[in-house]
Amino acid sequence: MVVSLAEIRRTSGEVFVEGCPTRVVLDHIMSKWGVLVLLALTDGTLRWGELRREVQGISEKMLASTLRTLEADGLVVRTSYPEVPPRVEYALTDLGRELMERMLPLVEWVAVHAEEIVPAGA
Amino acid sequence: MVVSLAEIRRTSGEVFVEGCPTRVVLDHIMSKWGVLVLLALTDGTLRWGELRREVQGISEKMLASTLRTLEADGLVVRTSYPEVPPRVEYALTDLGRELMERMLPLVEWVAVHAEEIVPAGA
DNA sequence: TGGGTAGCTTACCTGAAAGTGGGTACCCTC
DNA sequence: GAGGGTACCCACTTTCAGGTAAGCTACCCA
Repeated sequence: MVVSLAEIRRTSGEVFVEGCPTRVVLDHIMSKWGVLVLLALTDGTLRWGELRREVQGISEKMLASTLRTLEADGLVVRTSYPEVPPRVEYALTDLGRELMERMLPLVEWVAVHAEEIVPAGA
Repeated sequence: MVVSLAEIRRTSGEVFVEGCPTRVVLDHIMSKWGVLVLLALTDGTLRWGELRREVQGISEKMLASTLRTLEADGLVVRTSYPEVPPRVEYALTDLGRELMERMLPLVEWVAVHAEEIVPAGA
């Protein structure tokens, strides 16, 4: 599939206009923690504690707010089991999985080329 | 090409470790203005003024610093012609074009689904 | 009685990102 | 000689993403 910028413009109007939905969604999923949380969930369903450990360096506050944003966007589902101790599971929705199908090749490319891109040491 | 998270882990070590090159590069290219500048340059070579107009809402300061970051990463080339008035052109490098090949499908998908993702009004 | 666990929320605060407004240099046109 | 265009840079200010730390629920264990 060859995608051109012109095509994007045609389908979605203006990507370059401030405050358009495309920019908002991009801000959510391309945010520092958004990518990493989505990435972690690509593996499969994870619990709160597992996510914390998986996404190294994220604070509880940021994990909570990132998850809430992605849930509101319909990319992630939260399932809570009223047990003791409480158990809550997070997983990608169909939409989220569709998204990650497009995101993974990008992340993989970045992972492969990261060392040659980042000036040594920085 | 099916890419799994496990594969990414294998090729690049830990995406989830703080301060690793992959996270740094992701921060550059997935930043608010980084994506939009790269996107604008996908069309072809652009001059400073054209970029400003294309990427609606970017300030001169942010445009300058975004371009400097992307140039340092080897994703964008700056060519200046010592004319009067000065003329400077920005374009993607081969690396940048490779990157955008992976980024465009993602952005296109987001553009198509943005309206259904963002809760009406937000 | 007290500690432990899981999954959060709230309040507070800081530091980096981003916006604002000015300045520079050079030449051209009016 | 006033004003405008191009491509910036710098200092100042504001905003907000993000970090820190505490508290809370509700049960179990000892």
